[in-house]
Amino acid sequence: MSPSDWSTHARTVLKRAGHHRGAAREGLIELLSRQDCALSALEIEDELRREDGTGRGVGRASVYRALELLVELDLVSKLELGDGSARYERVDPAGAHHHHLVCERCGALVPFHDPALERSIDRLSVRLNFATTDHEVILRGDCPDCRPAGPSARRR
Amino acid sequence: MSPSDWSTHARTVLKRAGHHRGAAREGLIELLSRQDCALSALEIEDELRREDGTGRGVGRASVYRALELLVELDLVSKLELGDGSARYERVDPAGAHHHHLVCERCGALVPFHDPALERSIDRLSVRLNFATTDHEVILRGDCPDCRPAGPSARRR
DNA sequence: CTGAGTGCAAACAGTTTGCATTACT
DNA sequence: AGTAATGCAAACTGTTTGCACTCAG
Repeated sequence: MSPSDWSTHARTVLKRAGHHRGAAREGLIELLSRQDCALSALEIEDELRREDGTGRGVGRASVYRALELLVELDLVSKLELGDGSARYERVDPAGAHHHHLVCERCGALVPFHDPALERSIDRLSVRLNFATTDHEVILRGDCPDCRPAGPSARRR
Repeated sequence: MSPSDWSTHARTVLKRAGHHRGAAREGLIELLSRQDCALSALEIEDELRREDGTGRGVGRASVYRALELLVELDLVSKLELGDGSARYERVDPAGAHHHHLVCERCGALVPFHDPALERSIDRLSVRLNFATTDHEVILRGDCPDCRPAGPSARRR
C-alpha cells in the first residue's frame, strides 16, 4: 500500500463517519501518511507546528483528539514502548501489520514482519481459548547496525 | 519457583549489591512475592499503605525507587499495557517467563506461557540479525470467561 | 558513625478537558 | 445556519526529584 492510498482511505472513512475536514487533522494525516515508523504525539505536534505556514500553530489538544479519533476508526494504531509516551502509526487497511524492535543502543525503532510469528500467535489464541482481536510484540536488544560482531555482523 | 524462593533470592541479590534492608522495600518485596499478576506502582503504594501497621505510611517515591532498583537488578520486570501506567511483577530467577492477555471486556490480565511462541521469537531474532535481550507479547481480546459462545465456549 | 533508605512535598511530562472561537458543509 | 473542529490554557495523572530525617550495618 502506498502512503497516498492510506491518506485517501483515511479521508474516505472519516467522511463516511460524518466528519469535517479541519486543518489540524488534515496535516496530521498527511504527516502520518509519509512516515514509515511510529511517532509520538509531541513529535507530531512539533512537526506540524514547524510545517504550519500560517502563524496560527497547531493545538496540542487537536493532535491528541485527532489521534484518538483515528485510533477509534482503526486508521491508526497506538503503541507504547515503555518510555512513558505513546507512539502512533498508520494502519494498513489491507491488514498487513508489523511489530517492532527497540534498539537499546541507538534507540532506533525497527519494524519487522514475520509470518511464522503471526501463525504462532494465531495457534496460541486457539489453544488458550482467547478471542484475540489484536496483538503486539516488542523485541528489545541490538539492531543489526549496533549489533556487536556475530554470525553476519557488519561493521559500520 | 515458590514466592518465598523469590523473596529470598531478591534479598540475596540486594545484599550482594550492598543494599540495606529498609522497611518500604521489604514490604514491597513481600507484596510482590505473593502476587501472581502484575501490579501498578499506585496499587502497590495503596496496598503497602493499607498493610502498614505504623502510622507512618509508605512514601510514593520509595515505591518508585525500590521498583526501579529491582528492575535494574532484574528481579522485577516492568510492563506497559497501554493504559498509561506501568505494571510490575517478579522475575523468575530460573528464567521462566510469561506474557499477557489483556481482556477488553473485564480488564483482566491473564498470564500465559507458550513454548512455540518463544521458539518463533528466537528464530525470528536470528533471521533478522537482532541480538534480542528481552521481548514482550501482549494479546488483546476476550479472555475465556468473557468470550462469547464459540468452539469450546463456556457459559459462566 | 556513615551512608543507604525513607517520607513528604514540589516539580515534571504526557495527556485530557473546558470553553470560546473558527470554519467546513 | 448548524455542527464539527480548533487553539489555548488549565486540570489531571503517573512518575521523578530535592531535601531533611531515620535507621540498618
